[in-house]
Amino acid sequence: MADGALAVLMEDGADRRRAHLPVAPIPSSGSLEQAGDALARAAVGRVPAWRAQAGALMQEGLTLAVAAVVPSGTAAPAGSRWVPADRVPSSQGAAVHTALTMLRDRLDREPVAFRLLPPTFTLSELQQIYELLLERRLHKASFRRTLLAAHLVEPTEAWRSEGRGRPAQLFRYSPRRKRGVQRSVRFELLG
Amino acid sequence: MADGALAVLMEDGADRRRAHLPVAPIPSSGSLEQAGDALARAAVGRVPAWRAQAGALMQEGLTLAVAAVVPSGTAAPAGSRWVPADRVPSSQGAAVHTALTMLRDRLDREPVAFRLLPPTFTLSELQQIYELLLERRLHKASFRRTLLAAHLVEPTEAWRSEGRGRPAQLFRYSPRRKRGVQRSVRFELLG
DNA sequence: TGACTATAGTATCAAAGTGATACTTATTAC
DNA sequence: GTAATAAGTATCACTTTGATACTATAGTCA
Repeated sequence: MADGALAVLMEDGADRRRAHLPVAPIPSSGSLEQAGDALARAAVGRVPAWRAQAGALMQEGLTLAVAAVVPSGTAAPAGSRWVPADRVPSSQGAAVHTALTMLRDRLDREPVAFRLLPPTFTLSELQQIYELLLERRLHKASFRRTLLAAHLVEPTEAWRSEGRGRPAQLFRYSPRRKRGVQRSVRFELLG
Repeated sequence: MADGALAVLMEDGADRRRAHLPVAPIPSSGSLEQAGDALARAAVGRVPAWRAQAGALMQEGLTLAVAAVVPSGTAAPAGSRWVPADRVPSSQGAAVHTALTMLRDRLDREPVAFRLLPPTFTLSELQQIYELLLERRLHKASFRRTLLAAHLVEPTEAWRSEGRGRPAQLFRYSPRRKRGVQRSVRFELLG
């Protein structure tokens, strides 16, 4: 769902306006989580980095909506295309909007962004993921302070030189200790 | 769901340990919102002040969980009882916990608390609702400052004398203007 | 080589937000 | 009257936040 921009996987319909989100029948038994993963695996060939129930609605019978996120570069199988999130047909726009809202609400409590990155990463890479998912720019110094203060990441000894500019230090995800007050991580405004 | 303490409506089962949350069949047509309201009306005799889909799970077939909130004092019909939220049988505890978590997450974005009160109310009453739903004490001066700064409430000319102590000014809900940055309303710690 | 550019990371500061404490005001109970 | 109780306000220290500007280390190109 990321490649410099958010994209949504849609299956081709009769014409371009009738593309639809991937669907699968609701299983008569077994867990819905497994069914959601199975649908995602069929659609993009891998278990999603993050998945959540996004709601239920009556639309051609009872339909459960499941939101799933995979890293950029994941290939779309035949019959499917990645569609920029702002160009999803309006008929499916509400579902996508709901999914994105839910994703953003949980971004500061669940390790969504970290699962879209390799085990070690630079803080600039992490910030780009957050900016992509939240669709707004973040403040560099504030972003770093907040993540370190929350003990969400810890530095490694490694640095990576990525073309021009000063090399960046690599960090790893280090889940927050559960002790103490769980202050929510809130990123404000600007870049 | 409020009377000095949170309570959950449960229908009597074979014995006290088998009490269960109210259920209704999923309608084959029509909207799920209407079905949720119909279930609530059958269970407590009124449209809930707030309602949200809380998820779907496989449990005796496909089950949709719906969370609904009604003011304190709402009578429980025959065959049902209000059970303190911390004494719900563990078999249903997860569902209640999910519903409460969802409620708390949305408390600062949707006018839940205001619908549990009459059109005009004192800030102390409002604070009590918040404290009940969040299950923690809030700081008085901070609570007032935050609500007024967010333009969520506005004072009326009326005051109410409620037994002992200084009369309290009555406020009304005045939805926030959509202009400007939507700072989330966050209440911290202590009373 | 040296100037320029690009990116990572740091330092400093002003402004805003938050919570503790203590105070004032207005009412009922005695 | 005095005490008690609750609403509402004032003040202050501390923390959080975002802007600005700075330093550090690399590549690029003349």
